[in-house]
Amino acid sequence: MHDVYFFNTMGRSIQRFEPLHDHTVGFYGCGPTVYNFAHIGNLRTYVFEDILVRTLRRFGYDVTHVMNITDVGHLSGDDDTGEDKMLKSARERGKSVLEIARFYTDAFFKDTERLNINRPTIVCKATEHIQDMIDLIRRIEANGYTYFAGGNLYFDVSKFGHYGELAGLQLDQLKAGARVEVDPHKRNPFDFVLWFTKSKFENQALLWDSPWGKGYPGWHIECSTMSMKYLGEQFDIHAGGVDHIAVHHTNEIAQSEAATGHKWVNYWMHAEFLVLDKGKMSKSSGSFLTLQTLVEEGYDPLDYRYFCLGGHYRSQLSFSWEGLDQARSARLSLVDRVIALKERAGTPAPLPRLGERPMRYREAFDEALADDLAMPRALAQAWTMLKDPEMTPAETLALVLDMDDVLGLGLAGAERRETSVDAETVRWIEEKIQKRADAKKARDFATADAIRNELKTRGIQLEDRPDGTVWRLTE
RNA sequence: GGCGCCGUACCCAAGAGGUAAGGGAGAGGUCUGCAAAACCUUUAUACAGCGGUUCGAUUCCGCUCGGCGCCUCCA
Repeated sequence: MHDVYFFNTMGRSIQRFEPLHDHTVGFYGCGPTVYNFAHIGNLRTYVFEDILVRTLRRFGYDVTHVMNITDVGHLSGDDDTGEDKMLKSARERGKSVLEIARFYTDAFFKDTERLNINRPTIVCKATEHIQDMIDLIRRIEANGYTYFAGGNLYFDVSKFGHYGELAGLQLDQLKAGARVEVDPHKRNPFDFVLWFTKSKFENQALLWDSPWGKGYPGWHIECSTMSMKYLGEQFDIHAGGVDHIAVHHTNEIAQSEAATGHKWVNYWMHAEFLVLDKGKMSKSSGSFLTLQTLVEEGYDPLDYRYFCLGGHYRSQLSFSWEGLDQARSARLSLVDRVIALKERAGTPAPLPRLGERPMRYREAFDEALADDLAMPRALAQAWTMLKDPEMTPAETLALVLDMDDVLGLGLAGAERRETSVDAETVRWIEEKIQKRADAKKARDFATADAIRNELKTRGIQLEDRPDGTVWRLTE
């Protein structure tokens, strides 16, 4: 078991991680609202959470990772009066809410899979936990934190002593309503809805009976409900994007602790945004890139994963195609090295038998991870290790594969892409190589170079090595 | 109006009160008929600007300029 330090948003400081129970970790990561594709900014956060889980597991913790799928309750508007995002998307696309949810949930996991993001231990849908939410709301209500107004059940933030602690909010200094019209039914602008009853959605799906009338849950309650259901009323880590600090997570804390009467989450971790030149990536500004777009532009999804690894999760990372190109070059070079190591070393050296020098690299790599997931430093360690001439190929291979347990770049499965070329093409290429060899032997370099160029235009690069000519795909 | 972050070489990006990781790109070299690949070497007297604290700051403090995020659905 390795000591780990994380930056806890609660308290805004690096803190030593101490799990509630020994070797187990309960981790809840806010999942997607499945009304549209995830964009690469969203995906950055999931890469971060994946690194977090992989790191904890590497250090010996048994992690239960829970992720929600928001398929109801998340409103599209700037205030609590907007339409549910799922309903809106379904209406606009002429599909049922169920179809929309299934489609985008599948798309989401297809993306995360392509990024080598491990599946959470438990994936739970909001719509399958409505009764649990109602039960939790009733506890909050029984404890006196709610009021009913205008058809909605509200959480009364003034009853919750340290509301806004996570975000450092001071209620009296916030200019609530400066940019958004405040719901007139609210006693306090920061009150939020636990349960909606909206007659205008009477004939639509996503309505459930409740003690407060037919309606649907507020967005925040699902995370409180499902996290506690699967991880217990107090658990270790809750993560998400920085945008969730001030509202979503702040409200989650208020309602959760109002229900149970005790502390809910010990460590809060938030991933910074992926930003473009003009600011953050968002669906409304039109600068909305999906992983699929990157693939269509010729990138491997793992190029994007590598790109994410290049920046610390608590710093904004600026996306650019040039940056992605650089990530691709670096990743391909890494893969080439691993392939070469496999060819030279055969099987990796057994980890326990590695000597002092390799183990120092491993320790440095782990130190970086343990220091609030310093991936750029961990990556730098990996590169330095890869270039160390004092190490044997078997040692280097063993270590790089070991590190890849966290990096998640699929290095164990790395192999020459040439193996995917069909036999007929291989035969054709080999004939060309033979003809070129003959030309070279006759010192007819013009012909030799012509053949090499012909192959090059077809994406096949020839390399003359001491023991003969080999070919490889360039794209 | 409030809260917070950032500004490091051509690009991305770490970092530490004592003299700047790593990657990409570039340059030179070895090898080669020439290439490619690989390997070797190389690329910030200095970390936006100006002050202050200090024996010493790029790293701490203040101000200025510039960029960004949150306070409103949002990873």
